[in-house]
Amino acid sequence: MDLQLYDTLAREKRRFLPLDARNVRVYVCGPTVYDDAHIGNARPLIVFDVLFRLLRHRYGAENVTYVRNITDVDDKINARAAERGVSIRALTEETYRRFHEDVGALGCLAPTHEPRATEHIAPMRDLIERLVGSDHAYVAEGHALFSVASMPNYGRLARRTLDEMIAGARVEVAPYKRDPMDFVLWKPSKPGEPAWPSPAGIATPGRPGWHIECSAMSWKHLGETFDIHGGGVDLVFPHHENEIAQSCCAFGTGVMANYWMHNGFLQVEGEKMSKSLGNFVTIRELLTSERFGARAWGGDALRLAMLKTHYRQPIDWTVAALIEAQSNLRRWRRAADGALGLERAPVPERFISRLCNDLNTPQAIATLNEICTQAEADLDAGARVDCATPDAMAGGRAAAAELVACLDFLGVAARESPAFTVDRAAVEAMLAARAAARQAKNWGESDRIRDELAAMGVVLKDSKAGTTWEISR
RNA sequence: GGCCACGUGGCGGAGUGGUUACGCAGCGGUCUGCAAAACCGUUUACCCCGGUUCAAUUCCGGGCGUGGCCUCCA
Repeated sequence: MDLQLYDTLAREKRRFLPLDARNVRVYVCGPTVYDDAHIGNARPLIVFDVLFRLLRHRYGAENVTYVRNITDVDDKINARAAERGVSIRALTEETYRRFHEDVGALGCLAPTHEPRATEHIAPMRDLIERLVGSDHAYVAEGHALFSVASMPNYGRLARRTLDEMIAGARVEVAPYKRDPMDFVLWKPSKPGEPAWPSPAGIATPGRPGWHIECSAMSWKHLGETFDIHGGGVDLVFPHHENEIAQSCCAFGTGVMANYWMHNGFLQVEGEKMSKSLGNFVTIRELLTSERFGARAWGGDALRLAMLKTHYRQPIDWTVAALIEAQSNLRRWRRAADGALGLERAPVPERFISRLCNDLNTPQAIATLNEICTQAEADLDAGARVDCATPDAMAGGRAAAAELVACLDFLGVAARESPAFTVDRAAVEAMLAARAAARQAKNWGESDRIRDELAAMGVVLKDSKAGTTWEISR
C-alpha cells in the first residue's frame, strides 16, 4: 500500500518515498509565542500529528524525525512584552508553557525536536553570509536583503511570477530595495529591541527577518534537503516561498523539501475568525471556558471535530460540529468497552489504507464507524438472552478491540478521562434504592431517583441484564 | 485588480464517468412500567448554463456564490 501525499509544489498527489527510510524527516512551522494559540493554529498541530503517527507506523517510531519550531523572536513579541510591561523572555517562556499544555490536551505527540529561533542565531548568520557571498543577497542600510531576481524559480511554489506579484502588489517598497519583492533576511535593532552581532559586515547589531529562522532550524535538525515541510495554506506565500529561496540558494540545491503539505483555512460559524467580529477563540478557551457553545470541551472532541474534515478542505468551526463529535465519542467509547480485558489488537489495514490516501481522515473515520457498528451488533446479539451466541460475543469483542486500536491511532482516548468525579458509592446506593422501588412497582419513587441522578450528571441505562450508568456531562 | 481553492441530501462530510459512503438529526420497529440507552430498518443529494460522451454530480468552458493569498495571520 503506497502512501500518497498531495504536494503543493506539484499540485497533485504523489507517492511518498523518503530520502532515507531509516530517518524520515518532517518540518512543520510552529507558533510564534506572543499569545495563546487559537483554534486555527490547532489545525496544523493536529493534522501533522496524524501524519507523524502514520509515518511512525510505516517506518518505525525511531525512524521518523519531526521538527516543529518555536519562534521566540518577532516584532509582535516585542510589542506584546512592552504592552504588558514584562520582559521578552518572561513572555515567551510563559506563552510556550501554555502552548505545551494546550497541544498536549489535543492529544498531540511531542515532536522529536522543538528548536527555538533564539538558539539558532548562528546558523541564521551563516546562511546570510553564504547568500551575500554568492550574490543572492545584498546589504543596504543595515539590512540584509534577499534578491529575488537572483533566483529564476522564485514564485514556483505559489505559482506566481514576479511580474504577477508586482502587478497586484500592495507592498510598501523600502527605498533601499533593489526589487520591490526583495525580502528582509536581517534588520537593524533599535535600542531596547533584541539584538545580536550582525552578519555580512553590517556594523550595527540586529535581528533576523521572518523567514530565515525556518531555513536555519530545518537545516540544523534535518539537513539541507529533507522529506516533508508542512504548515497552513496561508504560509505558502510568502513564508514558504522565501524559505525555499533562502535554503536552495544558500546550499546550491534545487530542493529544500521533497513534499510540501498545507492544511486548509478555518472559519468560525461561517465567518472569518477575527477579534473585531468577536468570534476569536483560543484552544485554551475551548478547553476551559464556556465561551463557545456555553460549555467547556474535551481535547478529544476538539481533535475529532478537526479530523472529521479532510485537512486540505476549508473547515467551518461550529458548536454543532463539536456536539456531533461528542456524540461520536460517546458511541465509540460505549462499544469500546466490549474490548475490556482483551489484548491490544493491531490497527486494521483497511483503516490505515484510508489514511495512506493523503491523510483521508473522514474516510478513516467512516471505516471506524463500520467497525463500531459491527461491534455493537455482535455484542448486542451475544448479550441477548434468547439468542445468545458465544461466537457473536467473541466477534463483537474482537471488533471492539479493533475499534480501540483505531481510536488509539487517531490519538483519541478510547476511554473518557474523568473530567469530574462522582461519589460512586452514593450512586450505587441510589441505584439499589431505585431497584427496590421498581421491584415494588413504586414508579413515582423510581422516577424521582432517576431524576435526582440525572441532576448529578449520571445517566441510567436499563436493560435485561440490569441497570448500568455513565457520566453524561 | 492579479493568483488560487471550494460549492454534495435537514446538517456535517467522503467519493465516483454508469453500481450503498459514513456520521448527526428525523421517521418506523424491537425492548421497556414509562422514559432513556441499545439494536434493526428507512426517507431526502450532488449551485446555474452550455459543451464532450451511449452515459456527468464526477471531464471541459462560462456564470453566480463563499473563502484564501498578494498586508511578517496556521
